[in-house]
Amino acid sequence: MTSVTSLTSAVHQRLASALSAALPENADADPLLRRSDRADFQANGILALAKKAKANPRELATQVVEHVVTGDVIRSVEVSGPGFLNIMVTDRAIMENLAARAADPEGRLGVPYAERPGTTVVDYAQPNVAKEMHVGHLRSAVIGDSVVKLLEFTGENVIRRHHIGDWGTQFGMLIQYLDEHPHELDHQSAEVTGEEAMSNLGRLYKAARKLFDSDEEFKTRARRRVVDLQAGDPHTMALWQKFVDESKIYFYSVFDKLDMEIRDEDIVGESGYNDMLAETCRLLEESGVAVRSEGALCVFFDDVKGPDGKPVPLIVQKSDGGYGYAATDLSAIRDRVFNLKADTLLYVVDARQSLHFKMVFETARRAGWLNDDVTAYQLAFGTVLGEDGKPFKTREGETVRLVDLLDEAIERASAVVREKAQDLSEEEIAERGAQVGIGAVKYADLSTSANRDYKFDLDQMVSLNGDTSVYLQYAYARIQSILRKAGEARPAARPDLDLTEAERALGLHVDAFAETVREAAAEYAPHKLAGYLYQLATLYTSFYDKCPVLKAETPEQVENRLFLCDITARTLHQGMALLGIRTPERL
RNA sequence: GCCCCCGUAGCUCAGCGGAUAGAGCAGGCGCCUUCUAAGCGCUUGGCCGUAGGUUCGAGUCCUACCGGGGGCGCCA
Repeated sequence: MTSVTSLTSAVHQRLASALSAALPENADADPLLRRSDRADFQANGILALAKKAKANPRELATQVVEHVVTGDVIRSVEVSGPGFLNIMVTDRAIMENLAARAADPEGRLGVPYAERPGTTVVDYAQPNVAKEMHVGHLRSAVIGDSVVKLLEFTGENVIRRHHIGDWGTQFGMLIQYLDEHPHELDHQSAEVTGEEAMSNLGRLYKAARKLFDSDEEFKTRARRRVVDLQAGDPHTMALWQKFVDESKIYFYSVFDKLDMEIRDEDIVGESGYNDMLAETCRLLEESGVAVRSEGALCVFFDDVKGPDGKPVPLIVQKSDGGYGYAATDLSAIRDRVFNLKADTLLYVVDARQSLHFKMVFETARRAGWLNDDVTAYQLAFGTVLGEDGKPFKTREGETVRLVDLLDEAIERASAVVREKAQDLSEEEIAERGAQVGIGAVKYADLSTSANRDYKFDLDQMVSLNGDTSVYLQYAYARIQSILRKAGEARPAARPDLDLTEAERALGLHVDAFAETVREAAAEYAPHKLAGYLYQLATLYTSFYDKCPVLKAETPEQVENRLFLCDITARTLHQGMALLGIRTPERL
């Protein structure tokens, strides 16, 4: 364990001791320590405590102040207002803390691992086979990727699952069509781009759909195919596999554009649970969790009713004997709990599926697959809206292709990079343009809370000023520029120096990185990290403006400020990495 | 009808029961012989949807209502 005790913890500890010394009967009281704009920290806990102990808050606060150990960490503590404590820490404590973070041999800035890490399965980035990816897929992918990284960084054992839509009745239609037109997915050359793969699939899908809707005999043959597929008929499976493989070429190209790692072994689609469906239904029916109703196998809930007031069930098995997606999701839970030994199941899924997951989770609880120790949670995200506040569509009313959106963002960012860059090659412009453009798209998504609807405004996110990813990338690039120009001078913490206001504010904020990461991971809330990083960049930019680094007054101050630059850069880099966003060395 | 989410500056959004509610964009005024102006400083702009309640203290918790979005038997 190489974690560094944060300044907050150090101050908290000293205040808690003082509190218990002043009020022994409330020894475990929380001082409620917060950052403050009136001091480095403020403690709010005394007010509630005074009420409880029937004491005068200000008098109690004064007593607590007398017991606070000052000097090493706390520089001063004073009573303020009705009974708050305002606390200032020493410049030395700030710099020593940062020095310890910089010296972390694991390079993780002294961020502690979770005390009791568990195993979390994160279900995210779930595209559908033979279908184009659109903006809805973007949110699940971007949010899920960041949550995975956050959890892994805290030491959680994370198992990624991409629950792709690779099963269901529409495959009967596709497979039958391919069987009758066997060369539709043939490749012109060995190397096929994702774009070509999707184009092939799209063309085939449309043709198959047209035939399905117009030709009754084809429709019948297609339905028979579904039966063959579920029965595992080898020829049918081989054709099905062609669709999956072709789609994967496309998926990988999109995720590559998103600068996101997707591993083959993490792709376990709906088909992966096919063998478990019958067993899942049997277990539910035998335990009485599910009952037959109108021919279907159903689970009922007291608080789920339809418009007519009648209870609406979760249908596990349809009246025709087929399995719906509830059966698949319930089987996936069994797999993740009993085979993967997960204790937390996280679903990064559209909020519109909340009722479905609520019912699925409740069913799993009744079946005993989930309980107080093994829990499931839907990280629900809102709908992507256009500038008009309606679901994001093109002017013609069609859903927007994800790749088009990403290309547009990259193109606009590249234009700015080219305009600003003095001596970059075309290759470098393309690379930076992608890093800036994709970063902008991701940051826009990750900087607001996931659960609300999300207004997609490319102009705003690629405007490249204000609260966007570029602001953070720019701050990072400026730091790197200084470090490159430092020459002989090396970054070195100088705890004996007095700090300016800008230096103190920056230092205190860098210290808060660990706590922010813990919170963002625990709450599956990347936007808290994004907010922290924006603030960090703001504080750095302010420092940059007020404090000359290379032209500081003394060599010691140059070293100290270089050190502040360096630790800020490392924090920015690490934080951005947890959001899945690159930090170019130059911009 | 029932359930879920949202309602904070003109717009897009933060805001863990704590002091004077914050950012960005947009608007106004300034700042590049000095480490990257994709930047910085100052400034205009708020009955935190409404009404009650809990609390020493409510944008935050509870209840009701209003407005917007979503969901609600065999699609996923």
